[in-house]
Amino acid sequence: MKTLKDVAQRAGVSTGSVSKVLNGHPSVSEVLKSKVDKAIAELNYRPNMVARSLRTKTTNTVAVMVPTSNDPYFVEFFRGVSLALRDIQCVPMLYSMEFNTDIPVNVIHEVLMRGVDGLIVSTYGWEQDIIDELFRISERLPVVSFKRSFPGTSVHSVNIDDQAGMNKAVQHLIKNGHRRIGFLAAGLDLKTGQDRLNGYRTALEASGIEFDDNLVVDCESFQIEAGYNKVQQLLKRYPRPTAIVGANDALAIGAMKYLESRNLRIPEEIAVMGYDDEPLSTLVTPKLSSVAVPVYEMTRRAVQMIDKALKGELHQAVNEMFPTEVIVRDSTDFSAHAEFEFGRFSR
Amino acid sequence: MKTLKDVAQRAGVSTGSVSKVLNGHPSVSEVLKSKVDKAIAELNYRPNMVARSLRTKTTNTVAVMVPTSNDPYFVEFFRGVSLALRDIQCVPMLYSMEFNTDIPVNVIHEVLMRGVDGLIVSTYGWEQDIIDELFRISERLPVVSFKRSFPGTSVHSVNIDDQAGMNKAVQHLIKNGHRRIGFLAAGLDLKTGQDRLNGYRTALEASGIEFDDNLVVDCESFQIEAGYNKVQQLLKRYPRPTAIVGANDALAIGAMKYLESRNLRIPEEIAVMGYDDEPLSTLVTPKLSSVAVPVYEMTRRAVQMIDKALKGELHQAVNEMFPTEVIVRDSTDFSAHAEFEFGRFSR
DNA sequence: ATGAAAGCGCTAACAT
DNA sequence: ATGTTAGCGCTTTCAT
Repeated sequence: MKTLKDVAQRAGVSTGSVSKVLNGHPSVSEVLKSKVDKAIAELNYRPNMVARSLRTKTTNTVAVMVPTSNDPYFVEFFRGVSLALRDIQCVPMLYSMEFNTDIPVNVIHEVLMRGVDGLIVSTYGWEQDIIDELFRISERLPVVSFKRSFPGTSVHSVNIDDQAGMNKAVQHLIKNGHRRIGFLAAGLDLKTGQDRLNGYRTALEASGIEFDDNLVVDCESFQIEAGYNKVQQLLKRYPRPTAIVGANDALAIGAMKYLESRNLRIPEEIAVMGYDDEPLSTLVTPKLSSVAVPVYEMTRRAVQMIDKALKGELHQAVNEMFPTEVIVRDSTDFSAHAEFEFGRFSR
Repeated sequence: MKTLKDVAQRAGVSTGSVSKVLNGHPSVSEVLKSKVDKAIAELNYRPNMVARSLRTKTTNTVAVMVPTSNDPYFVEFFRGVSLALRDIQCVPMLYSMEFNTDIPVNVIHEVLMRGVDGLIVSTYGWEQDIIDELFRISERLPVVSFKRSFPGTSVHSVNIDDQAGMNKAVQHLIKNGHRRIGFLAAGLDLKTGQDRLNGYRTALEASGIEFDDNLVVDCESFQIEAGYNKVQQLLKRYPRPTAIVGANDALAIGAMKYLESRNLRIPEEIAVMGYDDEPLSTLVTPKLSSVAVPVYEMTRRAVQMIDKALKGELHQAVNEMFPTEVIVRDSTDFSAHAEFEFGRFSR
């Protein structure tokens, strides 16, 4: 591999000059630049980023930590992050925890050792001690938290208003005439889980419908299987609910699959609503109504925050909220779409 | 940030000794080790990987290049790669092309500049000039190609036998009594696309069914929408096919969605079969029969190849084939499953 | 078994 | 405008 020194020799100039040309330093003459460019081309020289990083203490890498990559949700996440990072000449280092609880704290240290410039992280499922570690690290490099904010700390965030989002979802059902609405809750130990439940509750109360404990069941997980199992409790209530809302799409889909197995028609006998609008919501039958979260835009903004922080343009933690949108499909409104809607899968 | 020099000073030893302790060098006395360990703990020292990389010329990073991350297929891919790389103390640098054709060649150079130790790549959709670049780079570091092999080059590969896989899929349909079987082809400019078509053809011929050009339509893309549109041509054939096979799941699902819109019952009036067994195949109604590809195992093997190559244990390119498995579900066999099958989504 | 010292490839003062 | 030089933090001969 050719080095900068080789280039300098071939061009008959000093290494410092080559470096200046490489970095577009203002005071380089045209003639010097052309000599160096020529030598670079002839030698097919490429700078060694590791050596540069050692000097400049910046690596042009950003660590991206997710609890798992086995979630369709992160498909969009990776796409946005990859693209946005490329625009600022950075590359993502992927740290996928796969719910392996001993990993995060090691990773946090590794991130420091590797000298990444920033960190974008989804702390879903993290324990407090790891969060504390995150606060510590955020003093040393920009950290953006995804879908969870830590007010009063130096951790930035891109977030959505889950309570408002779920409120809108339930409003939609109420507008369609439902008054007995079951709720498949999850993540109640988390703000996001609580917010969704609160959104459900406030929507009911705003319409003068009394909140009924019996219509809420804690699924304890966000997985399809939990929705499938727990919806069975809701069906035993009397009068039976005419609509079911899931704290996320997977729970709603699990519920749908159970209703289907019982030959209950959706939405005629019972309507189902999801939350998050994952791509697969258009692929189940009937297509699932849901609440869309602008994941792609959020990732781009997260990268932008890192970039600004690195440029010293951020003097305090910023927490940005993104809007949600209710997407009405067949599972709550039989006449919603006559035509097949192509999902957001690329293939 | 503390450095190795700080540790040496505090422990009252030389930097070389600290380095030896850090790297588990054989000739270190117990007393030296304990002195150094103590200093490390007291200073909360962490080695600087960048500096180490500059010296050792190894970065403990592996570049992972995919054509797009917006594909449910890569969910499993990332999971396997992440986990396996972690086992060998490496971290993936994610290069997601997002079908941006000018990116790959730049990325190939960047990979070199960043000094990554290896490269795992899905060359789906790549032009020959970029492939050539890949061959060149494979002389300098281990490269493993995913689902595409390059015999006679130094590029390793993990691959599946698409022809055999598709052959088995069509055999399954024939065994169920089908003789007029439509094929939604795609990627015919690629070996993988050709192989799948050939598998279809050879299965027919082995059962004495004449291959009929009219029952094959080139979808020109692997996307749901193409399946939805192109299946319409197959339905116009006379006699109408009693089964449809997609070159991948998305095409099959697109076809299903069209059949559904025409109120054709699956599988009674027409059976549908996919290929790749993506997670969503269990979530559509009816559940889609498909051919499973061991993506997870393949990624782990890919990482293992990188590891072995790095250790100098691979003296020539290895190309490993993985087996496929026909997964029978409702879309080809009404009695396949009574119970709901939980998919492979984590939530 | 431990230490001294060179150097990986680059950048950034500082000097000219 | 260009060259000289020190040094980023670490590993690795080579001495001792």
